[in-house]
Amino acid sequence: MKASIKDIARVAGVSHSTVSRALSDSPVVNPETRARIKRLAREMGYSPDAGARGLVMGRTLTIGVVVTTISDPFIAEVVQGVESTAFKNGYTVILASSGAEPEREVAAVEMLRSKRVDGVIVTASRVGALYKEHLTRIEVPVVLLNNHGESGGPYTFSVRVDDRHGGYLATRHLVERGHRRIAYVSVGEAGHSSDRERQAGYCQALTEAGLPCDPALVFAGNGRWDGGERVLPLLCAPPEPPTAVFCFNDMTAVGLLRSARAAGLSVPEDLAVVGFDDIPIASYVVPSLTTIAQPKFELGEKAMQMVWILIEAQRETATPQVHDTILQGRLVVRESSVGRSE
Amino acid sequence: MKASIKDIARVAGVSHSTVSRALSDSPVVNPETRARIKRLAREMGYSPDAGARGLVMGRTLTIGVVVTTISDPFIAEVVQGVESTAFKNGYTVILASSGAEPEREVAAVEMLRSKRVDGVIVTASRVGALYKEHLTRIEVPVVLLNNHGESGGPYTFSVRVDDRHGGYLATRHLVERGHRRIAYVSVGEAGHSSDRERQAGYCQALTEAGLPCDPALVFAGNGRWDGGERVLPLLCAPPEPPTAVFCFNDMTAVGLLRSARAAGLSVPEDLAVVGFDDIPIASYVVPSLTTIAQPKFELGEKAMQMVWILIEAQRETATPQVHDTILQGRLVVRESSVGRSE
DNA sequence: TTGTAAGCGTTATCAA
DNA sequence: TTGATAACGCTTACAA
Repeated sequence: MKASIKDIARVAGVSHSTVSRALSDSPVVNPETRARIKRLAREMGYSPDAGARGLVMGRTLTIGVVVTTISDPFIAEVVQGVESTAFKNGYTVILASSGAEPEREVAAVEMLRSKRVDGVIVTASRVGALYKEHLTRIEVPVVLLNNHGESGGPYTFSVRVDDRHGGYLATRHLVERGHRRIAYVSVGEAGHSSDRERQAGYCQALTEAGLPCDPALVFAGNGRWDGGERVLPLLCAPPEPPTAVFCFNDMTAVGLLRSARAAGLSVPEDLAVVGFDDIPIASYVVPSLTTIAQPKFELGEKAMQMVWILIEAQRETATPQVHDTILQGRLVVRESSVGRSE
Repeated sequence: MKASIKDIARVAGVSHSTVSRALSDSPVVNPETRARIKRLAREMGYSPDAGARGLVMGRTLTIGVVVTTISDPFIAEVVQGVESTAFKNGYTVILASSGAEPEREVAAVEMLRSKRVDGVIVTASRVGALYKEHLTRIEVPVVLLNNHGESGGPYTFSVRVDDRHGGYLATRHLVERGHRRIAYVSVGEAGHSSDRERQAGYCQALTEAGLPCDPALVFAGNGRWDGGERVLPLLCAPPEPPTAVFCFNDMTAVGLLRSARAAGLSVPEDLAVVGFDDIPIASYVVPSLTTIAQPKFELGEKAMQMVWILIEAQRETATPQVHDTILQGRLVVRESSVGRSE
């Protein structure tokens, strides 16, 4: 069976507290006995019980990560960044996916609370009101990722990408390519803050170029590829249709590319397209998609570093030296805005 | 601060064991006190300590999932299936990514052992020798996913897709489309069992059609897109080049498509292409990719159900009524083997 | 129907 | 340098 600290103590002929000290390299224990105990521990296949340790230590070295679904490639990469950084710091990641259902979100948070995680990272999703209440009740540091909700308690902060600047970069790129009529395909959901910000950046670039922010050039997608697909006919309807379009995200842009192809439009000659996110698909579609790359892994990395700092601060009941972090996206120019020949 | 069972007991004027019983719906406790205690628990924001419970119960209701990287979309979907099924059964998922580095693999398993997970699911990776030893030492049920390693201990089983049949389906499809010279692009790694099996299915379909299994038609890729890209010139070299090709996986096929396009070959007219996996990209490339779809979510689901059965069996020290499970892939016909016009 | 007491595997305090 | 002993929060005989 599983060897405990007491089993080792019995075999070694010492008390279990000596074993505990030896294994945690306490300086007071005799070097020889320490060595003997360590050898014994290895031989007996000893593995410390994290649960028992957590009970007495008041920390579990575990953090919870709440996602809508891990099968979203964007989220997956972020989680990879979290997990990898957590591992380096001796932390373990518990995964909780909510499926975007309020019920499951609450259950997930409750579960994490029971597991006594030392901190929580919440990716995406619009942290519902109900959900948020539970989130604060958990009484551990919370880091919101790409979420524009106001920071809640004293140990709640956020890490996100600069949506406004990203929108600006994407649009300025199109302006620089000579486009004058540039459309925006939104996520079509009121109060979606990333959407609002990206659109604001779009407007800023237009204004800066002396172009009007024409509401007639803003179309409603849904953030998924079918939304982009459906928007094309509307885009082409006006007597003087836009020559370029900036989409809320890559999936929307990919749908748009597909329907443009079906309609016999050539991209980028007839219509230049820029997306946002840089999901893996972006570089494989034809034409490959110009986009704003989010530093996904780094987002996860930063979020984990931040909870770590918050956890340490909380332990010492100190005011954490932390502030909301904003990372910059990067323009990745591909074929959909420039063409193969150029 | 965090309310414990004792805090509730104090307020309710009963002993902490009564509270414990009430909260776990023990039939012996007085209905009125039960109700009172439950209300109190809610008011005081009580959350049971999973660690403490695990300590006395000998089970943590937690399973560990070992992946190479969660940012692989294939793995992500599998993990989604695992997590979702786990959640339904009251289980929690601890994620451990190994990055395919032996060191980290071992550390990951050791960490899961410390957390006293009730079971482990290992996806992909060729379970190294060293790694495997640690895996058996963990003394809990292990389910190997898409891994052809022999089952280890009495509580180790596997869930996988039928690689051979998948290879057969893919190749038969090409035969039925009238192709006589059909190539295979392998993963180019000796002893890769999925590769071996898919190739065996390929041969079987050829033989069945009265065609030879010509080793000259087998080319070495590397399982990634650049491998597929590099293989094209070799493919075209012979005086009578193949008219169709079955690739070990989608990434290889996508690379092949890309270089075919660059070389001015039209797919499927000049060269029909079939992949394996059905990753998200497969339906977005141009032409879209015919492939063998692996039931990813279901693989995860089955794996979780299986560990669950094994855990129950182990608790009752019974011989588990379980056997290695093989799921069937499904041929998904798209443009790369049939063409848009047909 | 309830309370007392033991114990799960640790760490930590205090004496020796 | 080491050993008793208490404590963490919980479940579960055993007694009352």
